[in-house]
Amino acid sequence: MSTEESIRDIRLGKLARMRELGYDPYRVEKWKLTDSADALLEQFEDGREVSFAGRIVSYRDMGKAGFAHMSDGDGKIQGYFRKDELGDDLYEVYKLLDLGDHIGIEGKLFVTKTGEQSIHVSSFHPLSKALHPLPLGKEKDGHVFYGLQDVETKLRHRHLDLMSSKEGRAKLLNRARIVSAVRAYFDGQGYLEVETPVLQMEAGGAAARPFMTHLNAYDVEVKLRISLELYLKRIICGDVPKVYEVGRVFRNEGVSYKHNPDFTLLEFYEAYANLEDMMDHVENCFKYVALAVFGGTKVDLPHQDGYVTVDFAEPWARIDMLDEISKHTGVPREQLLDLKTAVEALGDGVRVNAVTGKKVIPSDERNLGGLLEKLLEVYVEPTLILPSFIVGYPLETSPLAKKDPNDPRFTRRFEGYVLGSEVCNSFSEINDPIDQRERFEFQVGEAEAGDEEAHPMDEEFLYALECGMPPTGGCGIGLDRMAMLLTGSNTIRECLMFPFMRPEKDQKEDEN
RNA sequence: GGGUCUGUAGCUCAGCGGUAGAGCAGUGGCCUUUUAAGCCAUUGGUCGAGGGUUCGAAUCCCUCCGGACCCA
Repeated sequence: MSTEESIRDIRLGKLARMRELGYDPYRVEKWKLTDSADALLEQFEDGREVSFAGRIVSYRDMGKAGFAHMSDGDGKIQGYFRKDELGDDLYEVYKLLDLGDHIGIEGKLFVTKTGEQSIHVSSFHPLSKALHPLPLGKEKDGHVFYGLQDVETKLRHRHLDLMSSKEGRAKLLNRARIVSAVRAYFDGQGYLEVETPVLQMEAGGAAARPFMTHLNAYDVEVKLRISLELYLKRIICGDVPKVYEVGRVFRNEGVSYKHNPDFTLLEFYEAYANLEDMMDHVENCFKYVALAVFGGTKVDLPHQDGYVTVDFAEPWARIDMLDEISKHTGVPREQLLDLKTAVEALGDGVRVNAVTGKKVIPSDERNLGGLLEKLLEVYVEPTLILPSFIVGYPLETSPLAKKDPNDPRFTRRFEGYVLGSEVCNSFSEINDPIDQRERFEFQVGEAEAGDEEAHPMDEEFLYALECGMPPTGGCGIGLDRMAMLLTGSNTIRECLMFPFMRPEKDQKEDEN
């Protein structure tokens, strides 16, 4: 028998004894909470009668008296238990408590001899029994000893991380608050939150490989959505002028420090608005979220070995894509306007960004758009530390964006960057159904040429456009990325309660 | 896919060729204002898996299986 199993047996024995004494933890449904632990300490009033409940995170037994700290998750408060006041039975129950149990207590606020504001417990009841030892570290002056270190354990058993790590907990809760603040921003702007299908016959709106599944009722193959875009624009076509959706999307691609197979996307669309209006929304939304979640527009973000202070009250830089590529590669703007001249100017073989080590092989690219996006990634993105909009994406890689009337090889599209990472993608939406059909046809050609991420044809969407869509601005923000950025996280996993994990070995064997 | 680490008790880690260790947690005892409580005693391990080298392997070598970080 393993140690943990024997501990479980011992604790089951303690549970049985609690029941014999008339204190079954699981029989209680409710406990009055006068206030949170932090609030009780902040508004401390000696002698005040209070009721509180929480998980035992420290426990000291001294024979006929004892101290224990109860945590409500965010804060903790100490209780003082005396045998002569609780009586023999209830004090025996106190002796049967373990670190990790939940209890509810009643008593009076008081200050101990050593000056800690505590609760002098007059009565208590166990509310749950922890049958497993929990990784509750000891703590002294804010320094935690013996916490949970193993990253895999934190991810696979997130409840242990949430209860034991202040930092991990703060990131995950702030992520939830960020999403909530995003909704509040758009609600406040008169947008309507809508929901669109996750199961789709064609997964469009982005360049990605979808997950496939099967719908039994109609015996058809269906796909999980990779974006929210096309359905939201069909709602715009129905004359609902401001809509947004916060939705889970699924991309069957690599898993990395910034990619999870399913993630949370915000998309918002506004009729009679263009991409400059979308820029305003992005700036205002980040500012609103920073204020709501962090209490100020200035946020310190970890960058390289130090921190960069970003003030989201400041407007974002607006930078022309082609100019910026020209600046960082030394290739004149005119030569970047054509695939042939661009490849000639860049030369044969591999081009390496000396600063970052990132590489591009210009002659591998099939079209100008692909080359320009690659050059952007290798040479420009790492330099976009302060919030910036890159404007003017090439036609081939932007199948849903309006052509730039001044140069139809480019589109009215921008992406936003902070700390070198993309945070949003936006454009003035195509509302010309003929143009849109041509773009889809080009994409179908790309798919036939072997591009697995090319956009599929979508007749129902085209029908909606043919019925008339007003000029519309649209934008997507990856909320996991946004949360990573604002919480200073190095990996997307820190911002997801339950990131996708490789199945554990015995789990795989069970399935076979 | 490439590189650098890494897997030892429930947790945090040490041991790096010679009888498997510590602290915490657990268990038993003492203690009615402790707080990383203290004191005494004590339980607990296929050292990730398999193979090899060796008189002898947690330790060295190989192959797997996990994990972390950096790079594509």
